[in-house]
Amino acid sequence: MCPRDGEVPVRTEDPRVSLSRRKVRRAALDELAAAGYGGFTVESVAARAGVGRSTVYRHWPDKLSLIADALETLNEQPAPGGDAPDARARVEMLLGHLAEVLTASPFGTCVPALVHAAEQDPSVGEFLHRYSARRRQGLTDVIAAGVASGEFPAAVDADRAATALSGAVFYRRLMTADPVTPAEVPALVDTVLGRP
Amino acid sequence: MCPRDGEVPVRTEDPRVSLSRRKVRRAALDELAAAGYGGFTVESVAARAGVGRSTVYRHWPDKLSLIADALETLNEQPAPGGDAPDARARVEMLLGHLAEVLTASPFGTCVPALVHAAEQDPSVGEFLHRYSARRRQGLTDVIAAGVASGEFPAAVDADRAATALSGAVFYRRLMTADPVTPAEVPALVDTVLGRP
Amino acid sequence: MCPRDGEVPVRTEDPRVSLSRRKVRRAALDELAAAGYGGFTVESVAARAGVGRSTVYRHWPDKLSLIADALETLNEQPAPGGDAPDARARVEMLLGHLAEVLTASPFGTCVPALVHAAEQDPSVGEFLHRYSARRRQGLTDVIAAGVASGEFPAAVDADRAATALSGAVFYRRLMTADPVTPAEVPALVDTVLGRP
Amino acid sequence: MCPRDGEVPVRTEDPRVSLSRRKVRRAALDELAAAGYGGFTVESVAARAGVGRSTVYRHWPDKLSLIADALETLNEQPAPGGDAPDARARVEMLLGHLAEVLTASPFGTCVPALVHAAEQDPSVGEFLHRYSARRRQGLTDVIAAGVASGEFPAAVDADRAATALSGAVFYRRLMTADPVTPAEVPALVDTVLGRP
DNA sequence: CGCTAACCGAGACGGTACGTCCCGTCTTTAC
DNA sequence: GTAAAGACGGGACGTACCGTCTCGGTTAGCG
Repeated sequence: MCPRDGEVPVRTEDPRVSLSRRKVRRAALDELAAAGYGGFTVESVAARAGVGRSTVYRHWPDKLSLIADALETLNEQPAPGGDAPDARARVEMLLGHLAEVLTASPFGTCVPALVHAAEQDPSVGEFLHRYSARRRQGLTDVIAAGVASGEFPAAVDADRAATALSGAVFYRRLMTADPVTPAEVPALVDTVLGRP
Repeated sequence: MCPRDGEVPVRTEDPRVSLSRRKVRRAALDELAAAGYGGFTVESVAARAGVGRSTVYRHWPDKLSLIADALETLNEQPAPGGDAPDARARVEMLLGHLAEVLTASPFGTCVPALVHAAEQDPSVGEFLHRYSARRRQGLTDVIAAGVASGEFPAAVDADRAATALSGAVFYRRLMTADPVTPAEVPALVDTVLGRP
Repeated sequence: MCPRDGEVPVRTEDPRVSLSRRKVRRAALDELAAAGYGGFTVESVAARAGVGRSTVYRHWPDKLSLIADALETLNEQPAPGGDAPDARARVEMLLGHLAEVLTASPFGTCVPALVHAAEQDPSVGEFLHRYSARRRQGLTDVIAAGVASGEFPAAVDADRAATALSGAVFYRRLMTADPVTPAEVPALVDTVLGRP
Repeated sequence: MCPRDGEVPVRTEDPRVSLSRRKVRRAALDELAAAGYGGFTVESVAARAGVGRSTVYRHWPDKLSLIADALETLNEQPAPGGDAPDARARVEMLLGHLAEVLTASPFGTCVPALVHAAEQDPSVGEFLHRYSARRRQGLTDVIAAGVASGEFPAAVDADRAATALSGAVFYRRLMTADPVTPAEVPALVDTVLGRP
């Protein structure tokens, strides 16, 4: 009765559902980091989340969807390091943060798995690309600002420079045995953006 | 048993064995490229090779070893582009080749799988790192030569520059939807090594 | 709402409740006949009844209870064939009716399921036994009357004869591919009660 | 060597296979008797047989096929009681044996499950019908012999009498709470075949 | 040239994870 | 305040591969 008032017939989500979803998403990330993509088991995730296996399948059609969705959670970007005095310092901050994330955070642990999963599942790919694009954009902006302010050579192409810098960090993480450490960041920046 | 036989204790390999090995290795690469790491099945490889499943297990202890071993096959390095007139051209050749390999060759198709597998299996990791190290070394050498000859700025750190350049190409392949094309290589080189 | 109504402390059942019960019972029988015991699903019953699944569980503790209860509905006994002129004719009527029920009615379709369920669930067993006892009793009475009136041989044990006759009909339904047809009933009666 | 002689190239079955099959079939019967049709689980059967679950599915496509097949094993018929002096004694032996089988043997425990399963699965039905037909045939033959020898009334229809007798035993087992005991058999025979 | 040892295919085996289905319980929401 | 809707933990289903293991049959290469 008295159905007219309306305007927000939006189905408010069952709290049990959102709780389960949260718990499972969290557990999925932990599991992915801990066991890798190959060892990732729906059963383990459910156990880790303290949830029935069927609850997982109730909310995600399959393993990959769960992974892809769980990762969306990680989409919080780093502080753009806005408070640093000059462009070079801000670039170094962003790169240092990236280097740290790639080696120490759960996300970094997942990256190899994601790179692989992206090849199989378009939605994972889309996520990964969006994620890295956003990150790179932040870097590009700071570099562009530095170019504009004369801090970096006018010849620098901000986007390509950002790609080279990010690329170096990823490359060292994925293709070599020793990832970039924060201490190396300044030298790396020198290489691409010139010595100050 | 076979006491004095002298001087060639080296068991010459049964031709059936080497034939099987070759066929399986070949099939493994094709399968990896075609089905991806996730869809890679020993059964499919054996079928593709026209070989019994047990023959595969007779020669490799497990799936990963097979993959790792098959990839060693691909270890032929590109011509170091030695015939090019100047360092910049040689750098561009090497990078162009890398870009091409990463997008068009079977090896390129496998890289995401390898990156992931490397995290789980040290031997795959070792292979991958060795592979990329060898490649990068070629690039580093050419850059160093260019610095020595005055073609590149003296300030350039050859190894870091090589990492930035290779990294950019890998990054575009693994973390974005559009990999580097050969046409973009010169601009990329400009970014890291300065405009000529 | 409408709090003052008073005067009927006898909790008359909510009409919605009895409606639901009826609909579900009916649907349960249909479903049992249609899908068999194996395919019998609470979900299907609820759907068929146009009712929520939880409503079913509100009124019956579980699947078996629902089945057992629904079957009680079928407990209307056949007309005892009282208007027939002689005992033999009445016996033939009762057996003919049994043969028909076992092959054509929903109840007959359920009997195999019930026989099995009875083994697992005592309440189903009790129902089934009560049901067949009642039916057999009718037959026994008629036979006893026939014996008393001299229509059947004095040596006939009414109860055992009723068991043999009913048994034959059930046996043909459950253990062979061709159930008893009404046309065969007279010959069957001859076999057990003697030719007239 | 000397492969030409041939004429029986019949593939002799792998001993592992026949062993597994035997073990599983046996376990399936035990399980069916113990847990009933509803509680019958492939996992339990496999465990009981000391075999992997996948081994069961390797040899039978599904649960029902396994049950149906396992039952074929039981096809050994009872001794036809040929050594008894007269027809009546032989009839009583056969019926007594049936009563015993239905209450005490694993097969008897399975009958309710089978009756139900037969409704769903034609192959189970076929088995059940064949089984009971064979048994009934033995009884029919003995009765016919008794009629021929004048031991039973000439009016007796052997087949119908066998059906009534078997039916009574089954009926008491399936539709009442007290199955026929051996002690009751003579009276039952009297009822259908006349007092001696 | 024939024997013997190795290699081969075929495929059974015990496992483990998948994704589906349904059970019976419980909670949330709407009428 | 009852009913619907449906989430939940549990557990069996049948499928797909895994890596291990026996089988006979074939083939290479030594004697």
